Amino acid sequence: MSPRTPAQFEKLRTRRREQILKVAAEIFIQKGYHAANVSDVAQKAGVSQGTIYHYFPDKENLFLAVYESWEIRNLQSELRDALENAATPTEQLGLLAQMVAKRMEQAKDILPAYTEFWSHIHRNKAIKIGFQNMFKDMRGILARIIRNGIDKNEFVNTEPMTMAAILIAVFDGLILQWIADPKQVKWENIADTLTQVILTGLSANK
Amino acid sequence: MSPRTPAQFEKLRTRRREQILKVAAEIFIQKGYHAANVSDVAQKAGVSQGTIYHYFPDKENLFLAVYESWEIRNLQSELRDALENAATPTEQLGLLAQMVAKRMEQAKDILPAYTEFWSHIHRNKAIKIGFQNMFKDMRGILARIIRNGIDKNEFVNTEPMTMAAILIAVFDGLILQWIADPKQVKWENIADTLTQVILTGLSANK
Amino acid sequence: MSPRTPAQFEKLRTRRREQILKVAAEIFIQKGYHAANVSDVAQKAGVSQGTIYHYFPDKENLFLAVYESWEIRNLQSELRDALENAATPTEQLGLLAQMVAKRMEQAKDILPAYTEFWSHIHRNKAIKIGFQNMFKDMRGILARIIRNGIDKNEFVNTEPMTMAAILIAVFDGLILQWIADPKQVKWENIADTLTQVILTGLSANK
Amino acid sequence: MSPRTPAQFEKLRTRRREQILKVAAEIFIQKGYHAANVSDVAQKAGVSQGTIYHYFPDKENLFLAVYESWEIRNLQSELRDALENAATPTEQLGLLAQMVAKRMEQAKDILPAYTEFWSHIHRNKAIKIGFQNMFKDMRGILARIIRNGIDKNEFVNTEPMTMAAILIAVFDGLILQWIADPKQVKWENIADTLTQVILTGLSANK
DNA sequence: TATGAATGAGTTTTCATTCAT
DNA sequence: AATGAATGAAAACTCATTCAT
Repeated sequence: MSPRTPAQFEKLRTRRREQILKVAAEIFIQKGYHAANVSDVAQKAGVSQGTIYHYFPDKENLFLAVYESWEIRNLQSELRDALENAATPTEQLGLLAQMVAKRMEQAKDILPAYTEFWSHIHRNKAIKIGFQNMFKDMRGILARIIRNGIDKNEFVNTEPMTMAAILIAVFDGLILQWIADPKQVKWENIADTLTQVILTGLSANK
Repeated sequence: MSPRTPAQFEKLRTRRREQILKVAAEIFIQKGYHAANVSDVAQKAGVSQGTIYHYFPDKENLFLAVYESWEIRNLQSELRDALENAATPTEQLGLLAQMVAKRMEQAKDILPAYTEFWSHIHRNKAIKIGFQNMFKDMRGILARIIRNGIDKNEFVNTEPMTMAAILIAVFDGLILQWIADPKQVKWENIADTLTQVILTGLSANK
Repeated sequence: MSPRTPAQFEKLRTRRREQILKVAAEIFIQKGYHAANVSDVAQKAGVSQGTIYHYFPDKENLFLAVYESWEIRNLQSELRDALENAATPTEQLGLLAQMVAKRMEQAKDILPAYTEFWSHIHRNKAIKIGFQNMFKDMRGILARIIRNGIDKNEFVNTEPMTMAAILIAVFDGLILQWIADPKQVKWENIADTLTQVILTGLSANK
Repeated sequence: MSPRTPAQFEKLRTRRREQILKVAAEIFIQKGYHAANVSDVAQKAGVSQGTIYHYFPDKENLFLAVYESWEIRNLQSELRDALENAATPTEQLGLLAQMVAKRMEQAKDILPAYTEFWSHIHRNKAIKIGFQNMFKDMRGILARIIRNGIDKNEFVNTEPMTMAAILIAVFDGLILQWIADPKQVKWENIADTLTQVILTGLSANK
């Protein structure tokens, strides 16, 4: 009865939504939530402002959608892979450090988004929960490796959760230093140094 | 008409300025730069909006002044103290970890400010430079300890700067996790675990 | 391709039109002209927005069509009936009061529409004329009864038109009080009191 | 300390507020709530839009303020006066009819406001309550006169509240007819006819 | 110097209407 | 005829900043 089938409409909607979302991500990350205008997004996406509101109820939800699409691209899947592609906990941690560092090197364009989203932790419940879950998941994954290593006598006896938190912190903290001054953070050195120190310690007297 | 001496005036101005700054800090950190209104600050500081503009040229400079006053309270001085109050590089690092962790415990009220300032790194040159210098200073201080430790054969041979960056990163990253979910970060465990691992390594086979 | 005859098409159109009109009436009365959205009407009527515009040139004409369908259901026909079903002017007025009061009791769901349409008297010519004609007709009908009563010496000599206007006013005014506070207007008492007072007067000294 | 004293500011505020309110009343009544724009009000009042929002939190509250200032000018005080300036209930009612009719004649410019405010009864709680209270008060005042008349044997025994409601309704209903077609309502005839009929009844057979 | 009224540019949001399919 | 995506003009509201007093 309709000349465009519902499926056609659906496809149209999906395409447009993604088009808007992509542009919105760029602008939000470049300018920050408040300085970014819906009209900027509309213009750069080549649609009218009304169209934006056809796809997203308001600016905040557009931002949230950007956050969600960004969140998906995060590291958890990679962490899980590392678990499976290495035999011993020691190797697992080493591989992990390498992977994450390499990932950072590649993903330079999305790193600036971190500070933007971080700054919404206080103000946006969904984002807060997103970060809480992400951290929780990642700590869980790492803590399991560490506990496993302790059980197998590969690692000394530390609090696995605290240790996991520290490992995650290293990368987030480095992202911050990289954002402040990209030249000063050499991801290619990080993995090695980190592996060396974490696994064998700084101490030379063994 | 007024019996006030110029010096008294000056003192009055200073006091008022600090009064405004204190309130501005609270509001900026609580609401974020954009959501914070000059009128809010004025009201909470008990002055008129116009008065704010007698003390600060505009909102951005008010924010910058808040940033600067916040920056001062940061860790560098403490780091320097640690250098002097410990004999060996090993002890220095251990003391450092303890001090910083204890400091975090106390400074819970200013931690939320981190994300706000971080998010301005991209957008504000002064803040970017502030962070760059702070990171540079801290890396320098830590790198010197590490290099010293290597020279004294207390530490294995690592890239001091990279190692320094990692150490700093740990704390910034933990601040982030703490902000996302304070209950999940136990500062009191951090120092021990960190000292243990950094100094002796995770590896049990020594 | 379609086996539908023109007549069937016509019936379909009529049905759809009425369907839209019914829903539009509900929404316009519930929300008022401006707060009611064409998209609301479309959604609730189960058609697309575009379809509304196949049946009505624009929102104003849709509203007008609602007004017209509402106007038709009004009292004039009943008034005419009352004229025929009572013998004397006195009885006619009495019957009238009873009928109208009973009608109000039943028509509670359309009473809220009154204020909405009233408020368009200033702004919409068609509605203004509609009300003018309705009032004129009703005053005419009542004035004829009254004049008849005066001629037959059943009534004292009053200005029939003014008296007619007053009688009509009573009901409109009561509708308003009912809308403001339904519990405070007891339609079942109205007819009696009205008949008693209008016909015999409040004065006890006769 | 301030060159303008608080009292001066207060006077300024009051004056401006009234200036805005007056213009807003005109525009709201002329165009209706929705069709009236805040920018129209600002322009006609010779201030900026921002100034409007300096004095009223939003459009709705501006409208409400208009309603309240309009409500004050209503009839209750006059009704009370009538109570005191007439000796017997019969005279009281007669005087009342005269006063109200005369008032209508004078207040032609505010009558169009009625339909606008009426139409907000459903949508605005404050206005609903305003009307409820106004009707309640007026019914109370009239019912007391009527009850008094019954007690003194001046009036026949009717339900005072119902009778009061009817009397009030007459005027509201006539306002409506007047709004629809001013030429058709002759306020100068109303009082006489009303007094005659209400007090002595239409019936000629006494 | 302090005040707070006033500004007006800038932003988000809404929605009747159009139109390609 | 029917669909619903797209439009864009219009509207409410905000707020940093100015300035007369």
